Amino acid sequence: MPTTIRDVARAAKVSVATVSRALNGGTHVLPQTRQRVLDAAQQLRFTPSGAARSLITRRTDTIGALLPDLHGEYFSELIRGIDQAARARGLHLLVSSSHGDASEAAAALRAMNGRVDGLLVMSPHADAQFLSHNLPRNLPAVLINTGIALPGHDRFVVDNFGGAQTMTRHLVANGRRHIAFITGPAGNDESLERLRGYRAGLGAGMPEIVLDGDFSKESGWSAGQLILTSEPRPDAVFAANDLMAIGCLAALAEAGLRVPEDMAVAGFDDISITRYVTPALTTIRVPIAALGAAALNALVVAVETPDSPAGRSTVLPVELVVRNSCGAATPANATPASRS
Amino acid sequence: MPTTIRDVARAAKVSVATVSRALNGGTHVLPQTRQRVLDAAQQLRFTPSGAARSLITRRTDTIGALLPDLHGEYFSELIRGIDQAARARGLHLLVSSSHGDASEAAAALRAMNGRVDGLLVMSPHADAQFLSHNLPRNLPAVLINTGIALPGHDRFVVDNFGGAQTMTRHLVANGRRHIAFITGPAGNDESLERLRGYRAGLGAGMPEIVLDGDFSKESGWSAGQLILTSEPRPDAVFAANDLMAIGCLAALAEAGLRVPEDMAVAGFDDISITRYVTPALTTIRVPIAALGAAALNALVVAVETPDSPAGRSTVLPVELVVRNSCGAATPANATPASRS
DNA sequence: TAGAATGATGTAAACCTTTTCATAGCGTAA
DNA sequence: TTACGCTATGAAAAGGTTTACATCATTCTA
Repeated sequence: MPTTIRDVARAAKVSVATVSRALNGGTHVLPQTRQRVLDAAQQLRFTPSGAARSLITRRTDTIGALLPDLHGEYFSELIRGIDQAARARGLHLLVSSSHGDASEAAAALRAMNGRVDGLLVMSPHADAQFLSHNLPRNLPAVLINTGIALPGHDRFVVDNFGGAQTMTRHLVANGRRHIAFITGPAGNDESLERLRGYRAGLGAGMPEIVLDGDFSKESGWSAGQLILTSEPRPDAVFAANDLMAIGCLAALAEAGLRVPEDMAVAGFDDISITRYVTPALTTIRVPIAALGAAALNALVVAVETPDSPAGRSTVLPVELVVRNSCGAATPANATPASRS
Repeated sequence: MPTTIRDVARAAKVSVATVSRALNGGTHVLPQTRQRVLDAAQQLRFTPSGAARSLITRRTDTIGALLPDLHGEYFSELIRGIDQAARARGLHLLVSSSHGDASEAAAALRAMNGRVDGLLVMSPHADAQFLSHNLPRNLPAVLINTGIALPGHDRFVVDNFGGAQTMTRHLVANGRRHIAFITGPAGNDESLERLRGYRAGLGAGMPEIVLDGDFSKESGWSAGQLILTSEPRPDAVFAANDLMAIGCLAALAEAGLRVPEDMAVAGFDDISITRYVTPALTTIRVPIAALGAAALNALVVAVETPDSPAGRSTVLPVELVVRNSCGAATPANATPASRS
């Protein structure tokens, strides 16, 4: 039996209304009364029940985040951006990971209803139908990195296409002619966009060499093995994310191949580890934390002004980061010893 | 105005009680009635309010986690362990980061009340008094990596002392005689324990060389600079965590020092990046995810059986991982190319 | 000095769900 | 036929808080 506002009222010999006013900094409370209430509350270690409060207030001061995963540098960075923006506004974070399971994602969405003021949804598998079926009514939501836009919801995406195109062109500009691409998991929106960018960046007459991956280090390693034995051997590998590029790097190193002399390697995302592998990885910098923060801020707007215009898509620009692994390094950021 | 159970009841032409029973798989409801309710609920996209439900149920199916930070490999890994264990039990996660600010931590703890069934608290600054003052009454809590034990609460810690002692002895066994130690932030319990282990591991007559750090890469870099100019120069650096070791590594590399020939470098935690830096970092493997999972499981027990005995401390063992950076590498895991 | 305005406090409704208890219908056993 | 048990359903309470409204005392204005 937790202590309730009633216990405090009894102890301070006032009504519950007065306790509520005193505790919430409300007006119309005599200083001495307030003090008596405060003392009683402290004495009893009273903490108001969030459930009861938000039931009547219709505010939870919490926002929910549905992410594919909570693990790894990418999501860590995303959560950091979200967390920073949230704490700046005094909001709490209810996180949930779907692990690619649609029914789990649906369950998570339903469970969030009434517990959060708004929803941040990053679900690479979530198509428009899934979302419009499972998003609780009247709950503001902002979409992150989904391929499709959903009417009524703002959406933030990274310029996956542009980044991949830029990277591919960079490799071409450095003389690479047989550029292999390692994809993300099948059906993943981001991976598809990056693949599209790769294709658009290839020069005329250059072969498309596409290998399957799933964004894991291991799949990058396997792709690396495949590349080693392919004929003719590519002179560059562009992985759809850094983790796979690093796995690929490991496979090439095991085989004694020199990077970048024998083979250029490039990644995507610019997670912090890329600066510390050998050779340091050329990649596309994605403002991951900024993405999370921007999405949260847009969500807050949607929550506070329910009839504000929503449905806009924002594309965040990316940036080519040249390091050692592609053979075109500038001395400044060429070594893993350089700090950023 | 979100749709409520009342709307569904009206649409299905039954009472709210029947709707509740039908939706929650309750007994005593005619199949055809249930179907009518289900149809109506689907039609109206009804999702019960979590706040209202948990107010009466006294269950939230959510556990709260108060962590110093959400960012970085360490916490990412910890959250992974917690998340895995939580989802296995169908629980949600309300996370909060205190960023070392005690008053913010206190506010977070109060805000959790009524929103969670139990609390996971990792707060290196949280002393017994702070916790006993701010932990909501009647809310089960499990402590992670706190220096002190709190009566009535289980506690999980990592064997920081033993690990640091083992590492120091390992360095000594490899002929190092001037071993510097980089600390974590002042007052941090884990850092203090590791410092204690370092001292205990030093051989007779060996000097204590202690430099201040704060667990950040940057502070490791600064400490590295200091070490470079100190006289006599140490022949080994043991950083209280991997991040600082990596920062130190960078500083040494910039100065042209060879690791491990000129200086051995060792870290603590075994975050995944340690395998990919050059040279690969010798460190102490901490079962971070397992720590989070164990804490969550203990919390679930505390929640489900409120009068179960609590107050036990569990120390999780750690393990020395020898890689290249200390000069005693075994070929198997000597290169960043090795996969784990 | 009467009346109004102000300010402190209390009463009770509302938020939305689950759950206990009551009721009604119906078949079955005596 | 009567009494009983069983099942499906409804009515209403409970959960803890905020807040609109009512009440009462006090002070100010005319």
